[in-house]
Amino acid sequence: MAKGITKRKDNYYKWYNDIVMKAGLAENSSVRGCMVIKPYGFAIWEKMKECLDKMFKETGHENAYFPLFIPKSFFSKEANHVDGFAKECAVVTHYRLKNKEDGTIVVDETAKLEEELIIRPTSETIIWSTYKKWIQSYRDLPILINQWANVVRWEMRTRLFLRTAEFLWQEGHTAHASKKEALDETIQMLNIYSEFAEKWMAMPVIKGKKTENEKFAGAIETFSIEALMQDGKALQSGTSHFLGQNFAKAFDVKFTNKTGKLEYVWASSWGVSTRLMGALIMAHSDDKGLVLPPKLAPIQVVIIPIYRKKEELITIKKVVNKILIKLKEKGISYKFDERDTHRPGHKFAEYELKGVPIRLAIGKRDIKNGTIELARRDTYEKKTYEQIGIENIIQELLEEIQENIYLKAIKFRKENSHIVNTYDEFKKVINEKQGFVFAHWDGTSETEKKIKNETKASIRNIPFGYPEEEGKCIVTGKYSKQRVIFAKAY
RNA sequence: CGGGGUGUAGCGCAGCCCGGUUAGCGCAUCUGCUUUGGGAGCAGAGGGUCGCAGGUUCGAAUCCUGCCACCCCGACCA
Repeated sequence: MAKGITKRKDNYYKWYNDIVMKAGLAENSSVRGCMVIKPYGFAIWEKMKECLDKMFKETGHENAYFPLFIPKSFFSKEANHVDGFAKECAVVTHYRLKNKEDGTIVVDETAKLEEELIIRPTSETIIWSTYKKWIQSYRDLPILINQWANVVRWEMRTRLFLRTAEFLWQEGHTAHASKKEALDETIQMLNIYSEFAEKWMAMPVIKGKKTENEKFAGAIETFSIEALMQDGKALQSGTSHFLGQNFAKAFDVKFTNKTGKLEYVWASSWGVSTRLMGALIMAHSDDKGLVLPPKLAPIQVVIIPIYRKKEELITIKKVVNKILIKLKEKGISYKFDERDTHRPGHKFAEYELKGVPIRLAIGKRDIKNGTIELARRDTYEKKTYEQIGIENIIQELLEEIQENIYLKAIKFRKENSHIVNTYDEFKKVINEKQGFVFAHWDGTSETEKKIKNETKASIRNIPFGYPEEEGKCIVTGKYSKQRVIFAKAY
């Protein structure tokens, strides 16, 4: 474990990388743009998965699995879809290798595929080609399917968790008999993402609709949740798309409705990815390392014994075991780190780096006094408590920490949200302060593009739940129905 | 694809300009002793096709040519 990590204010980019690597979350692999997710990082992802999976199932969705490969011809069936993804597709062209005389292995050119296969960047096409077989009548609807999978998008530049060539995600693909039902589903899933982000990740997000420029390739409308990171940049953390009948038309998926007429099926798709890991890291962590919300921490409490001799450790263990039983009863996850290869100070630093919410330390003097020292990761506050009943204090504290880091993130977002009314003001804020900028926009793609070219800020979304305050576009002065959120984005 | 840079021990780097003992340093690793309430100290040890291929030279990590890989900035990115 290397000492020290770069400070946020010195180099935010390095700080992020330091945390990912030194906390043991992930590292770059020998494949360009692809990462190795290490056990501790994967444990956090598994917690996220577990929770989301439960939420999906509670709302009637089922898991299934579709192929990694997509025939090239499927791809071109939806024009916007292919336009959006063509430039970043990995393509499989052969199915065999052979040995050359010099011992090297080469592609066997005689084993060329009749039709190339695309490694899925998203699964709408393979899934809708399947749904065609499954759907005949309104009685077959709705289909509410989710899949946990990996996808590949050949990105030019990658960053651990935030943008990798291969990433893990879930993608929901639903089919409905009416437009309203599909739209309701789209919004329902957006709400689930938002609830997950806020209640589990302790990360405030703004729900809203994407502009034409920013929407999903093949969607009628895209909705997103947007979070603000500590460097003032926005991170799109989840998207839910209303696909209308676009994919049903592309794959000729029709059903007979109650009145006996043939109609195209309505669709939604929605997804979150390992990018959420990036969001989680950047939302709460500090210069000493990761800060995890208790609800997603693989280890909620770490217990560190402080001892000189083996006999002391034995005494400590007896006391600790009683506490561990109580923690287990309460469903609190813990780790008792009795390694004698590292000293206590080293362990303290290590678990701070790993973002463990609560640390207990117990040594000779605690044994004598019947006490235990408790330190919380979010505030660094240290206090000594009676051993008896410590599990209750821990349970309450875990909830308090969850709440505290959420409130801290809310406060940060509030301090970094700006309302501006002129383009000059806009440029100044975007350049000097960053953050979310609420401004009026005339609703045209031209204006959005102009602003993006000139300031690098894009419209994150047209937020829901904000007063529909009318105004004039900061660039053109034309009518605007409501303010939209601008920010520089990841 | 354009601009810049880097490849030397597991990791991070120095050495290269100006060729010349046995290629160094920090961290990590291993052994021993002492330590253990905030990243231990001392002593010792192990670990190298100097990115690859060719060339110049008595002699190349160092100079030359070609190739490869990676990184950064830009373009690109639901």
